[in-house]
Amino acid sequence: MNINQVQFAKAIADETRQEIMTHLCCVWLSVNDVVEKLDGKVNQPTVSHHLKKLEDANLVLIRQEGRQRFYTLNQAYVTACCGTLVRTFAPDYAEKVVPVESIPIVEHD
Amino acid sequence: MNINQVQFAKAIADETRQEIMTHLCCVWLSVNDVVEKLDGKVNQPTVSHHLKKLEDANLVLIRQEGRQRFYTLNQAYVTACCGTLVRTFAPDYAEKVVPVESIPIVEHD
DNA sequence: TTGACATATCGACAAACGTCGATACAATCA
DNA sequence: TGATTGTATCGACGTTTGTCGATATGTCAA
Repeated sequence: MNINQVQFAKAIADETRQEIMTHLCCVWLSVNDVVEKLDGKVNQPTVSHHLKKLEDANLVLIRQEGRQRFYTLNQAYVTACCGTLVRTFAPDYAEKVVPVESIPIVEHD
Repeated sequence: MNINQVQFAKAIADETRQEIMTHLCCVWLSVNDVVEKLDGKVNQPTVSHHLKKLEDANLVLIRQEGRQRFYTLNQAYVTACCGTLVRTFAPDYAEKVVPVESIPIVEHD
């Protein structure tokens, strides 16, 4: 999966969209579920619009079920983008923030 | 330093601004230095405008010297923001990406 | 003090964006 | 088939944003 840092930034550069992302974190919700969670802040076409933007940016996973579409946050991609951002714009810190898997297991005798 | 995820995202959600950030990474540049680096893409008032946005978002460090202002990227803040993003939108991965300092040193006998 | 230089600010403009109501489309059910 | 439900799309609108040229502000040198 190719990472586009500008597209990622634009996708999360909106308060409503970040609110939607929060609700989609770790759970699968239908479009109407999201609309309800936002509790009247915006209405359904706007939510669909935002979900499309998140989809275009690869920030959500989608599961169609009957006439409903379920969305959830693509946490792996969020992590990858943030990693790229740190490596690009904070190289002095990139080495100090490492994935756990890369920590070598020291063998003793 | 308080982190505003939406402001951070908006600040980096522009191609020209990311280009400026790349040039300001690890070095101090004056405004005109940045203008030259961008090689005619935009001109000085636009660069000043972008630098102000980056300043408002706490993304640059500034040093005044005579009639020149020198800017450099605030790498620590970039790192902090990306960390917050991962913890907020990728909690399943947050535990797998840790600062090196927090890795316990195992003592052997 | 005058002139040259570095940067910020202002006003204008076009393009991009968020939001809405209305409506189209697709899947289910009676 | 026709009605209902869930979601996407369309067209319009106001707001925000990126860009520019012109100009103001501030600093240094002669």
